[in-house]
Amino acid sequence: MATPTDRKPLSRERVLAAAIEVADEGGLEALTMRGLAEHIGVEAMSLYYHVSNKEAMLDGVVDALMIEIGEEIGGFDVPDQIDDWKAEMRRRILGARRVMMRHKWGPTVFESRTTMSPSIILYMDALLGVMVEGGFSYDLAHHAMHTLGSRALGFSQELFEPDSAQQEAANDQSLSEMAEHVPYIMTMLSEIVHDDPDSTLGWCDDETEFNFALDVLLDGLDNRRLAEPS
Amino acid sequence: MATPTDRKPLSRERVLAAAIEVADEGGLEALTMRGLAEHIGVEAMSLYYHVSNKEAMLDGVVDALMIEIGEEIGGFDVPDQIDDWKAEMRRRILGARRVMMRHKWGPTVFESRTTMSPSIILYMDALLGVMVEGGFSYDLAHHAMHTLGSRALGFSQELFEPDSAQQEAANDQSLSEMAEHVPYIMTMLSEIVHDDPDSTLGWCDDETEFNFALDVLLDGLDNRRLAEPS
DNA sequence: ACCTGAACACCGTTCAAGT
DNA sequence: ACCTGAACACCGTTCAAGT
Repeated sequence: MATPTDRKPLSRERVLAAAIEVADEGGLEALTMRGLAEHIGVEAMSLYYHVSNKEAMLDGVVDALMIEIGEEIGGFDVPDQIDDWKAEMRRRILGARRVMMRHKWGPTVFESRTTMSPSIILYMDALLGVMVEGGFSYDLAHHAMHTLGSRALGFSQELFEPDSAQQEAANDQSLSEMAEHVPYIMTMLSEIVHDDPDSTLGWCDDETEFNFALDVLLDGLDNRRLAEPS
Repeated sequence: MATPTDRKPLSRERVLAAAIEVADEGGLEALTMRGLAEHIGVEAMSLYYHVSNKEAMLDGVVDALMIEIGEEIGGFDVPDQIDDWKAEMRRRILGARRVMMRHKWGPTVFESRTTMSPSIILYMDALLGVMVEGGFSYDLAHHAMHTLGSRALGFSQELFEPDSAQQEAANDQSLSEMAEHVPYIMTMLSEIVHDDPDSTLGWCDDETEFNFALDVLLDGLDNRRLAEPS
């Protein structure tokens, strides 16, 4: 039903932008080649002219997100001299995190890539630079990158949604029988309810936890830096 | 071709054990309902009698791995009093890690679960217990669990295989043009090659990096504990 | 109670063909 | 150069049917 006019030619960029739209609207499982084509208003096989296969498409999506991160933090360039490396690091990581929050499916896509994307390498190189210019040896900065892991890109991939944990704990009458098996969790929950009766829902605040963990990491790495023989 | 004798009846346990075998041998993408059935020597639809669907099957696999972790570390029970919580924590986490190393696909399965498995809750409760008996407040121990994240289960989910990074760096003649764009990585690599010319392959030792990161985390958390008002 | 066969609704992808 | 239609080899799953 597309009139000739709204039928601007497809392009790799248009395909990738549409892919992000589809994932934003319907989650990652909605992002199929067929569904993506339908969203654009084109036949599924047309996509293969602009993108060699689904894996390549996802690689392109990762690149697009990295560009968005670049815009968010005003470029990756590393200043010549850095006196507060932790602040600079935090600024970049929290910027990346805001992009991930806009695209909740982002972390899963990032973790699904097996080949290392050039755009991620650029980002990582800059983080490495921040540490080196901030007083790290290359060796320690290297360890630090591994320590940060995916948190360098602003996400932590929780092992389970706190929400479903909520439900589990809330709905069951098995709550009492659960107490026998997980006494520490039960005590923890009751303490939290006691301290703040309102926050039964979302008592694990993602933002708080991410920041806490990030600070533990950055402080820990700074201690290692200070202990280095220079 | 199965004779009546080797046709012991299927059971949930047999299905899950076979699933682990299939994944061990062929990776996670080999673990399809149809492939699993074939491995057992049964029709695909027979599986649905013992397991309600693929998701439930994967949940069962997670439970099986958690049991294996329990055996590896001699049970989850928390001793009454703990004077070195870091050592106890490290012991459990490195035990979990050994299981993950035996089943390389394990981390991916764990991260794919959205509903929280009871067997994981038991494990987490015990880790929480180690910290509480080791001198943490419940509040801080809670933050600590989030900080550890998936590392509590012995894996860190690297953003890319160092191996493929190797290849990338090694094969290309673009190595020189790469130097312009990722100067810090290039310098880092050259330093490492200079210090230890042998270790071009596998210069990121997973074991070393995991231990380094774990110690940064445990030390950082211990500092928070010592700073707590008791 | 336990297993099967045929069928359905989905995938990603190839390949020859259209304009 | 760009897009399409039909077809293939896979998925997970339902449902009625066999023993």
